Order: sequence, then structure tokens, then C-alpha cells
Amino acid sequence: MEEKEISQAVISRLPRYFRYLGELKDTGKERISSQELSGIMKVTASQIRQDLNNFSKFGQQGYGYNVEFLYTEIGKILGLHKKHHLVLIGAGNLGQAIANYMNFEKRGFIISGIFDIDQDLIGKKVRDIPVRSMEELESFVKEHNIDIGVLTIPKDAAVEAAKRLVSCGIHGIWNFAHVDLNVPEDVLVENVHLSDSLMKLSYNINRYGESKSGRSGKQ
Amino acid sequence: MEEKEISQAVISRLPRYFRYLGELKDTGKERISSQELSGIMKVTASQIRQDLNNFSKFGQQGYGYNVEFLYTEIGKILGLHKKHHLVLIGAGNLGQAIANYMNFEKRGFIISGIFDIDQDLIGKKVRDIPVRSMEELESFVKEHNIDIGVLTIPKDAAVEAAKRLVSCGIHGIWNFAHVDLNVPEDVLVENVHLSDSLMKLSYNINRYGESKSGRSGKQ
DNA sequence: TAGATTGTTAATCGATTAACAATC
DNA sequence: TAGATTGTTAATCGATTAACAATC
Repeated sequence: MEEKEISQAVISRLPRYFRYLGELKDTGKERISSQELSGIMKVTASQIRQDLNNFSKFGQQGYGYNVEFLYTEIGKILGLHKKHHLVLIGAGNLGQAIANYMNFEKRGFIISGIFDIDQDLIGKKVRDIPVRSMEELESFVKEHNIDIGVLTIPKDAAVEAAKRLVSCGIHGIWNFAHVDLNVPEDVLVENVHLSDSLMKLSYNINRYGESKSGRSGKQ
Repeated sequence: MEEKEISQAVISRLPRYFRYLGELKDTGKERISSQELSGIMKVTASQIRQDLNNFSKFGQQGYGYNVEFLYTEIGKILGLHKKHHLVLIGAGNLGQAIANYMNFEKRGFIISGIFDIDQDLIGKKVRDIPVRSMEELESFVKEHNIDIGVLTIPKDAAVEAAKRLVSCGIHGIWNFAHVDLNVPEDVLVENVHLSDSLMKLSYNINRYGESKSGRSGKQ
């Protein structure tokens, strides 16, 4: 019984399927064909069917896919049926933005603890969660069954914090620091490099501008 | 003089090259071979050479690449030598986090205006920039030569704001709202879908856990 | 049953890696 | 020059799209 490895390309499309199916479900749509979903999501029907069949036969010939069922199943694949307990390290603006974003909690991502090195922040509360001293980190992580650490701190601090989180058995790190973390392969890192994203936008704006002026490109 | 289209795969690696080269430059490193950079960045030397040669012959046989030169050139490719003027729409936690992150400004991304619908926020300042009423948006964008709009607002508001930005000639949108924006093809959208990112992490954690424990089918 | 639409195999396309001649 | 290392072509690998038989 071989478990075929599923490519990250497929995985990164799953949350988008999940989002569209959720919206369709909310409008009361009961079933949908890969063809119709293709039109809405602007991906090929073929890709939709291929992607889904990596996991299971979710559809039915001549019928299509049941929206609610597919929504639920993709949620399970993404692990949204289980609760995740997070610690947030860094209670600055970005950390607070994440702590206050209730939708994560709705999906089972519960922020159990918030940590910071800033003495002025320690003891204050962010959405009812007290900010703790970094000294408590290890004991807190172990006691509260934390599986994800969120790093919203500068890069040197992030490298250090990651090391400490790894040492107390964290499973995943959601890294907002502008640095590549070095962790054992059983710890998963998901990076959000905001400046990379902004640079990409900048590149594409420039490039588009150039290709437009001069030679008679499109439009 | 044909302009070969450069793939997004290549483009999304550029900011990372840029970051590593900046760090190398700061340590005083003068030159580097694709081989050595390969070791540091954990990508193949072949990929580095291929990527760079999409743009120009930056290196020299027998020598490698000049760190400072390559750093500067990649910066130019990414458009970091030009100033970008941004408006930030949504002065909540996330908007404030972005406004306060000075590094963007260092790279030429200047937040010229901040907008919100919340009457309590309007008139207040975020890092010396006053929060303005949405009514002023169009006139402000035109007057201040704005080329990028940053959307840190909920999805319905984001769709509406995007429409308004497009109507006054914006070039790019940095979208943090959890929705796919529909814009003309000359307007570039770069999405930061935080919940998608978190779901990917969740998937990978779950998957890793399963593949590790015993085995036999998936649960 | 006839029509619709999946699941899946085969074909194509694109991206990555390997190899090596060019050249500093 | 000899050694190093690029730029670039060719080979491989993987992902996407097309096609169609299976089947609801």
C-alpha cells in the first residue's frame, strides 16, 4: 500500500479550493462539476480532477461533486478538523494583528500563549491573552501541548526562538521573520516573507510598464 | 530583439538571491561562485546560473560573480532603484504593522497615504501619517502619483476598494484580503493569503505525523 | 437507456538538473 | 598557460493539459 507523495504544487492549491467550496456551500449550491468550478476558479477542469484524485474519488460520474462533502473532505485533508495550539512570539503590530484575527480560531488554530521580550508588554493582554516573558516559553509549550510557533519578531530573535521551540518538540513554525530557519526535517516551516512578496509585485509592475511602452505589445 | 518571457518561478526566487547577496555583501565578501552560493542557499548551482542568465551575463568564467555588482543588478531587476508610492487601505493592526515596518521604506516603498472607514481612526496618525477618509481616495491617488495600493481590509471592502483604485489608474495591488480580485490585466495583483499559508502548514504537520506513526492507510 | 461527467492514462509543456565547450 | 567557473545546450524530471473509456 504505497503512499504516493503529494506535490507542494497541489497542496498550495487546496486552501483555494476550500475557500471557493465554502463560498459555494454558503450560497446553497449542492453539486458542481469540475467544468463549472473551472469557470469560477479559472483553473482547468482537468487540473481540478487531477488534484482531487490525489486523495480520493470524491466525485461521481454523471453527477459531479457534492459541494458540502468536498468542502468537508478538503478541510480534513488540510487538518482543519483537529485543533492546533499555537504560541505567538512577538507581540508587536504584526503579532497583534494575527492574535486579533478571529478567523484562524474559527478554523481550529488557537493562540494559547503570547510571548515577548519587551518588559512594557509583558503582563498586558492582547485579546484577553496575557503577554508572557520569554523565560516561560519552554515550560509553557510543554504544558499546553503546543504544536505551532508563530514568529513575528526580527530575524536574529527568530533564529534563536526557533531553536528553543525545536528543543521543546514543536511540530511547525509559521515564520514571518525575513530569514530562512534551519530546523530538523521533522519540524515544518511555513514562511511568510512579506518583503519578498512586495518585491515580486514591484518587479511585475516594472516589467509590465517596460513591455508596454516602446514595442507594440498587447493593447 | 526578442523579449523572452521570464517565468514566475524564476521571479519568486529573485528576492531570496537579493537577500543572501545583501548579507554576503555586508560581511565583506567580494566574489562568489555559483557553487559556493549553492551551498549557502541550498539550491543547485545550475539553477543559479540558469536563473541569472535569464537577465544578463552577470558572471565571469573562472572568477564567478561579483557580490556587490550582482546585488545591485538584482535590485534593479526587482525595481528597487525606483521609488514606489503606496496607499494603505485599512488602518487596523495589520495595516499598522505594515506602515510601521521601516524596511519597506528603505527599499523605496513609501507609504504616502493611509485610509480607513472607521471615523474613530480618521485623523489619527500612524507613524506620522494621518489616516484619511475613504472619500479622499481617488483625488489623493491621482495627486500623489500613487502606483501601489495595499489592501488590509475585509474581503467585501477589498473588492470595492480595488475597483476604485483601478478606476484611478493604480498599477499594482498588494492584497491581504482573503479574496481573489478581478482586475484588468494591466493591473498586477500580489496576494498574501495568510490563512492559506497557515492551512498549508497544518496540512504538512498532519501529513508528517501520519507518515511517521506506524502506517497502514490514512486514518 | 442516453447523457453527463468522472477517474485515469497518455501527450504535452515547462522547469530543473547535468554536462561541457567557451573563456576569463 | 592551466585551472576555474561561467554560459548554454541537452537530458531529465515533474506538472499540466488533453483525451477517452468507465460508470453513474
